[in-house]
Amino acid sequence: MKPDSPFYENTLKTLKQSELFGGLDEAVVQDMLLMFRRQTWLRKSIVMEPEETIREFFVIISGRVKVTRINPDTGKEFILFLMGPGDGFDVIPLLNGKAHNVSFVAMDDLEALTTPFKTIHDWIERHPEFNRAFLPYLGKQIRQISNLAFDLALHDTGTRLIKLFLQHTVQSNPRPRLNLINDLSNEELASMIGSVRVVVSRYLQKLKKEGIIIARRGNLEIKDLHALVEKVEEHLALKDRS
Amino acid sequence: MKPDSPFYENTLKTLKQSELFGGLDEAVVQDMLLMFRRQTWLRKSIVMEPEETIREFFVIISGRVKVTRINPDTGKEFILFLMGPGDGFDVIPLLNGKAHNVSFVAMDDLEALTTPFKTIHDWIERHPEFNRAFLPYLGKQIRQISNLAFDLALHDTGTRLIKLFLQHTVQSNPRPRLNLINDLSNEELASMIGSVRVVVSRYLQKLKKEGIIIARRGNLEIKDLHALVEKVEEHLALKDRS
DNA sequence: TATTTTATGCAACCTAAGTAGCAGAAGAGG
DNA sequence: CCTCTTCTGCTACTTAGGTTGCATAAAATA
Repeated sequence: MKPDSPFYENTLKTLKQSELFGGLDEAVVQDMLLMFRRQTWLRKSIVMEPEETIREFFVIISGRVKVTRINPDTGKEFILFLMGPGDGFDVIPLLNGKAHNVSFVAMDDLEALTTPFKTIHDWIERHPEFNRAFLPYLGKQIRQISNLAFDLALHDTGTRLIKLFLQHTVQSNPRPRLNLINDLSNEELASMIGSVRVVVSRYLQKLKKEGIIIARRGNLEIKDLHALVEKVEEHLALKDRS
Repeated sequence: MKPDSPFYENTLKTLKQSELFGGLDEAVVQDMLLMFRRQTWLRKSIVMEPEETIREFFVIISGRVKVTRINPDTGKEFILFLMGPGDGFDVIPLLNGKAHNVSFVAMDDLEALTTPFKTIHDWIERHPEFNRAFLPYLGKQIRQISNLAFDLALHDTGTRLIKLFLQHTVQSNPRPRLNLINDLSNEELASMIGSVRVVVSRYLQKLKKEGIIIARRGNLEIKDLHALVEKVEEHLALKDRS
């Protein structure tokens, strides 16, 4: 992407705010930007299939992407995680060159930068300051995925749902905001916690009746954050039959 | 560890066969070895608690280590993965400096090398050839953990048990060998797949009756690998009631 | 505005997987 | 050798979570 592109300013701004590039000198980011190509996708379109994961690296500028795998028998989908502006993917094939059995799907109209793996590899080798941002970013991802595995193995569905909310909660006024997941359908929430629509719906009803959340079609809000936290901490976790 | 140590030869040999150090020049490995200290633990003892994960890096020379987290309410344990000779830990705090909420427990009498994080960080910065082994090693771990999460979310317990066997199967004569997990108790197998003893026991009985495995106390063998693979692939996965 | 598509709420039902409890077998340790 | 501890097998029972199906509500599209 060249500096005379109409998207240049906005793209640069996003990169400077990102975890992966935010710590670098602006000149360095500008250098990198020259190597990237801007591309767009429509909402719900597939950005990348498993076989393609070893070719190019993507950095999201606007929109969200879900990383999913589907059980071919049951058709059940599981979302490994959601990514937003500033996130880069797919990091796993970048590390060891083998394809990753996941699909990347745009959840909104999407704008991203792409570049061949080789570019990133060169950067990792030649720019230790990039490595200093890249490794912690990796660490965050592994941590997130392993927490997901633990949750699936150790907690019931109700608890996992609440934890999902808490993970995406950011402080704001007058009430906390649900980052990235505030407009998801019950179906999609379910596939983020390894469950199904009906069950998520049941738990949401309960939380609504208790006045802890507000949920309308495509809009989820947390009304009583404190109560949510308590539910997880005391591990009553919707088990109370009061 | 100095070259005159009685353990030097054996340690060096293990490192040279490991994924993390195997690709390096012997001289480089010898350099690294100087920075490490040998330490031993008894079977079942705790190698590291969460708070300690940010201090030192470990490399296993002999014995196995399990990486676990326990649900404090139910007491249920989940084993994220098992590590053997040549494996290094904990890689996550190494990447972003924050403690990792897992415990490391020796499953056999254990022999390992330890060194402060700083040593490894220096190596990553100064020796690109080490990075070239380290990044793929990381990739393998993320991949493994994310597969674990997918399995938990998308497959039933029977399928997960079979997949666990298949993952640890190595070809050998006269029959395949179960690497790392051949002597685990039902209880431990259960905590590797996010289930409980009784359920694992049920499935094992079934597999035994079908003549697919041989299981005695503390000894698990695969008799009919082909049948196992079929069970997963056809997704009958113990669902057949024949 | 009318029509179609998609999301939600709810009820009735089913079942895999978990709890609890106990007896016997297999090892470990004295 | 005997004793104690740890595993395994099995039974009876409970339940969280899943399936199916349908009516209604809310958006999207024409």
